[in-house]
Amino acid sequence: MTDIKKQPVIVVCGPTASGKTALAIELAKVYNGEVISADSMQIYQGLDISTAKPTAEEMQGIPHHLISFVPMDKGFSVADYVECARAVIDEVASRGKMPIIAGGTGLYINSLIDNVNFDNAVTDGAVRAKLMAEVDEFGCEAMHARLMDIDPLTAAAVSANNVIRVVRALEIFLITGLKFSEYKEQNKGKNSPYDVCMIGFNFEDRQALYNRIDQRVDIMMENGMLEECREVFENEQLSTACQAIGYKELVPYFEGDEELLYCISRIKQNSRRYAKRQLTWFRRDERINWIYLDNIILFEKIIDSAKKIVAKSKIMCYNTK
RNA sequence: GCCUCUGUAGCUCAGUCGGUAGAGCAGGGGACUGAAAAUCCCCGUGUCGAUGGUUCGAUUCCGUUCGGAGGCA
Repeated sequence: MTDIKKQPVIVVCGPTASGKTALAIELAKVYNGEVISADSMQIYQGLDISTAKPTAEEMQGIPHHLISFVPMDKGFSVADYVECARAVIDEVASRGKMPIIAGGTGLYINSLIDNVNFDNAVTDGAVRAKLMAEVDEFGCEAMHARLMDIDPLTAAAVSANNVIRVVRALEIFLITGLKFSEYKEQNKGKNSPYDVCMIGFNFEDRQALYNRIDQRVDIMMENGMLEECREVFENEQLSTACQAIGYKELVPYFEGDEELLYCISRIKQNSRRYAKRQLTWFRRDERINWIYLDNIILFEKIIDSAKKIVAKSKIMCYNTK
């Protein structure tokens, strides 16, 4: 290998409501950076409160990228994200700024920094729709059995109940003739162009995180989440965006099927479960330098910890001016 | 004061015709390569309210007692 300089990148990750946004903005001030969101819902235009987008005031003049740039009726995928994010990182770096990736969508972050290759574009709405129709007709187990015939390795790793995975594996096979396991191997990221310094938030006491999540949902309600979602419910055609926590739990209320208080409790619960899944995803990444927030009261201390982590990481040798 | 019902996992409850118990929810762990705030997998020992009695053996039957709910006064 040549020793071509890799692009240094700071990553701030962690569960929802842990304070990623605020830290990213502070780090951008310290390291002359710009923030690039890695959030599968903040990409959409609308649902600003529910998806906890930073306000202009919170941004404090720091440029933010990949927020509110996709219409809500459009689908968006990891592949799209990686393509956009690479371009943005290049652009930010070309202006001599430090790219700071901040977000809670683990798949997006990893696909980006590990350089997963999505270039051999394989997805086909028609094929997928046909497969979904077959799921409805024959049941997912039958589809799983079909997968077992063509790709036992993948079939063994995917539950017969997991419609999405079973369909995707079959879709890949129908389009490319490749087993999903082979396809995955082909796309495996190598030679990442980035040198990453990863900072992650966590709590020793899970309940402390959950309390924060519950509180934030209450704050979102005070800030107008209900009105925001009702507006979207009445006027918008949603694609992937309809999965946003906050929005989807309020739909039964708008339709008159559920009490508002119950829906709010569902928002809190689904946010907690989501946070748990995020932690499951991030915890396996040994590159992450964790900051435990349990006993940190002052924001300055969090910034200090983060600065120490960055200082110790190798990305700083590129940045010694 | 009397009568009836009730007290079992964090919560709601089931159950054992007497052989120390099990569901849902909550919670925990995990997977994850073009839907990822999505999708899916795994995990249930708890003085069966307390205390006496009957019994080889009681959470289960009987007595007493302490909580809760309702009814009659």
